[in-house]
Amino acid sequence: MGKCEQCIIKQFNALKSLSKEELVRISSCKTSMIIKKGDVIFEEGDSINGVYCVKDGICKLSKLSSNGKDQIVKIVVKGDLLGQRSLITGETANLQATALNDMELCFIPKNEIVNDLLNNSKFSFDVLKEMAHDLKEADDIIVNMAQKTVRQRLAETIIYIHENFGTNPDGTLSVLLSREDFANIVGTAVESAIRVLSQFKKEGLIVTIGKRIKINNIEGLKRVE
Amino acid sequence: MGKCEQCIIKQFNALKSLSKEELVRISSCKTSMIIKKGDVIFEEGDSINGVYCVKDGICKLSKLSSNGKDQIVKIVVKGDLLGQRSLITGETANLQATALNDMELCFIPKNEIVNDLLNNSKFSFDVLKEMAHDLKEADDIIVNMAQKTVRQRLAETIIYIHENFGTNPDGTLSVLLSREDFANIVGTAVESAIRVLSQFKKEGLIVTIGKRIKINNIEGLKRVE
DNA sequence: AATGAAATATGATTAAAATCATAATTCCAT
DNA sequence: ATGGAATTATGATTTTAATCATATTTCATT
Repeated sequence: MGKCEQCIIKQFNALKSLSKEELVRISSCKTSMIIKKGDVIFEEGDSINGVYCVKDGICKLSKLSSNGKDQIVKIVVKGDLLGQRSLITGETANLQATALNDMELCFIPKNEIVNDLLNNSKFSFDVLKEMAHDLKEADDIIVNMAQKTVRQRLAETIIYIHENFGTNPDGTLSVLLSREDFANIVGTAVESAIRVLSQFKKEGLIVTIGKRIKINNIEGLKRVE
Repeated sequence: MGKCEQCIIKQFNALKSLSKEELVRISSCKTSMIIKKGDVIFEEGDSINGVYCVKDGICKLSKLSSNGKDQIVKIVVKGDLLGQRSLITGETANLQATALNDMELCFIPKNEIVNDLLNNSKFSFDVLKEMAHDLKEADDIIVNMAQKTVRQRLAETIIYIHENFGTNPDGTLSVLLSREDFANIVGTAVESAIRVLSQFKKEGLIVTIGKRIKINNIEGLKRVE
């Protein structure tokens, strides 16, 4: 099993602020796990009792609404932490985490990491920063949901994924989402999402290769009204 | 000028976790201010350079969207802190804060409080908890915005204000909002908000006394489809 | 009390998106 | 390779909410 103190993934999240000793201790109690595409890591209401560090793969954080639709709130990628919010409030999970492709995760039990949060202020300040960043993004999503059209939200989602998660060598978005996932990010019906994507294609803003999407005219996408 | 160490307001926020010494130091550098109803405390893009502690009054946190509408993201009341998020990330304000009635605020400069965040882990953990709570609420709002009707969102907003901020002796909501404010919380047009409120009135779910709203049938409101 | 502006209210029409229906395509397991 | 399920796609219709147009009411100011 890999050692936390040598793991390069930690550079991308708050764990980088832990001391060598703290990392060695965490390393000895962490569990590694492989999650298959489509599997649920935790669901709403679960007691998570720790945090996950994403070593590889991508997952979605979503919440089931009363109308039966699953709203995606965030995409979590390699290097991110998962479950910090519940860890801090001590509540059960507010969201469901589902793997979008095969994943490799490390699970750090609550007991181990809570002490570090209380004793290592650099670490807790880093977690605070990440949480503050998430809160800003969530506020911005609220504004977009409330005030923008499906067309605008979908254009922005494609740009967001492009800018934050990058592309494959052929230029397609590296995060592969189904049309249903797009609908569940944007908060619309699957048919509406598909329709708008078709429209974008007709307008030359994007190109599709199977279900993969490639941005063809990013300036045009940004100007979508 | 009042002293922080004797101020009862701090019991309602993370400042309660500061030591007597820390409070005395903060007390000596804080500024008290009176803000009139409708005045802007800070706007998007401002460098806040500190946090505000709300001693009295209520304000809204909102963001101007490209369509010209002002989306309200949060209502901040007596006892809450204001500006923590920007303080932590060191960014300029993401939201605008506008007083909904006359307010009394204490402003604590960044320099003073940042040290406490880095040195007093109980305090920073408290701030972390508040931020985690805000993030959960924001996630829930995203889901509601995306998946519920204006009617449902407005019903939930009335219930939320009732449960979180209470009522006046006559039973009306203690937080007095204009129909436009309701529209900007729900993310709809003013006319639509007014129409739905009229409908609620016809259905006997609420009663209005001028612009004030009183819940008449909370179970019915909760069941709104 | 009179005046006028702002806020609230309601109706008519239009626009956006959901829903329902049905093809066409892709993809996976056998 | 092939059948069948899942996904993607598109059309027709309905629903929801926005917009435009006017009243009506409320409220602060003179």
